[in-house]
Amino acid sequence: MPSDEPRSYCPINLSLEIFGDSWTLLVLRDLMFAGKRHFRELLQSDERISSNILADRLARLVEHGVLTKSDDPTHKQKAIYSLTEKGIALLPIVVQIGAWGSRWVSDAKKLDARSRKVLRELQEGGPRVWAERMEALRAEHGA
Amino acid sequence: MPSDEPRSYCPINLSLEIFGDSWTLLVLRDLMFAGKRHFRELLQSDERISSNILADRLARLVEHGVLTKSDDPTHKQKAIYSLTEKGIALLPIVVQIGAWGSRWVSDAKKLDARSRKVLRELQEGGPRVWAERMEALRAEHGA
DNA sequence: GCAACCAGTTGCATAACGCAACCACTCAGC
DNA sequence: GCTGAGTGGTTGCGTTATGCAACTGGTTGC
Repeated sequence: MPSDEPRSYCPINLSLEIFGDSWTLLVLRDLMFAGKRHFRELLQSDERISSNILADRLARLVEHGVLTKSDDPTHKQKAIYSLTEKGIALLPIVVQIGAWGSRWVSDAKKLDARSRKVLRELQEGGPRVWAERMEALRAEHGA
Repeated sequence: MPSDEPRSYCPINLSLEIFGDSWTLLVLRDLMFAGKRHFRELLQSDERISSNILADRLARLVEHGVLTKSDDPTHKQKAIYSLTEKGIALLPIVVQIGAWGSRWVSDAKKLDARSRKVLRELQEGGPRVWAERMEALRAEHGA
């Protein structure tokens, strides 16, 4: 069942009903740019997401086909979260949100040097570099 | 005072602390693409935002410098909300979110014909058309 | 004067969030 | 085997945000 009725059929609204909250895109950021794949890794973000919220968001993303969940062959207890093509397609949005924040929010000046470097490369490289990152994700996440 | 401490200085997080909820970007969408400028107009969206939430989001956006609020010279009771340059800079994000939704969320097929047309023009036109829309907003909103 | 319109505000029930503790299970080392 | 660290979560509970409806005080057009 495709969950319940959306508030409207505006594609912007439909998108926001999937990732329109303050945590979902941070989880995706970590999957896209921090190489995280496991629950415990995702729990370690700077923003200190709590485990119940993380569990909820991961389940929701799996339900919407943005992620898949599979077993780690090396450890029966481990789960691996992978981006689908639908999830990888969100990368440009995540990048642009980062670009806007770094350009327009003054606190972004306090970002540490290492993250700043990653950011600068993504912005200066433009869409070509995004596409490279997306291609790499397809390989890593077995899309 | 610049409000309280952010969860982190990641620019993505800083952005989401401003518009990372399911209503804010819908309000901006209506300012950008539906020509709405007054409280009552913004209240009329398909998603049926309630007036207390709308008031809260508008105040928050003004506080963050994304919008300005001014008096309508023709009507002492009317307030006009205008996008700042910082707000206009969010247009590419709004457009990309719409593009993702229309491409990846199946319900988006149910969109009405008129909205579909606006969407198609924005997508086929690419960044050049976005820039035109942004330029038009600068004129209309007196940035 | 009066109805319609304006931008919100208020009160209250429900849902979501945030925190901390806890759980069952697995794996590596001894 | 036993133990201790690591795995992906779950549970309880207090606080905050949301959603709904009614309401307010002022303005405008007729």
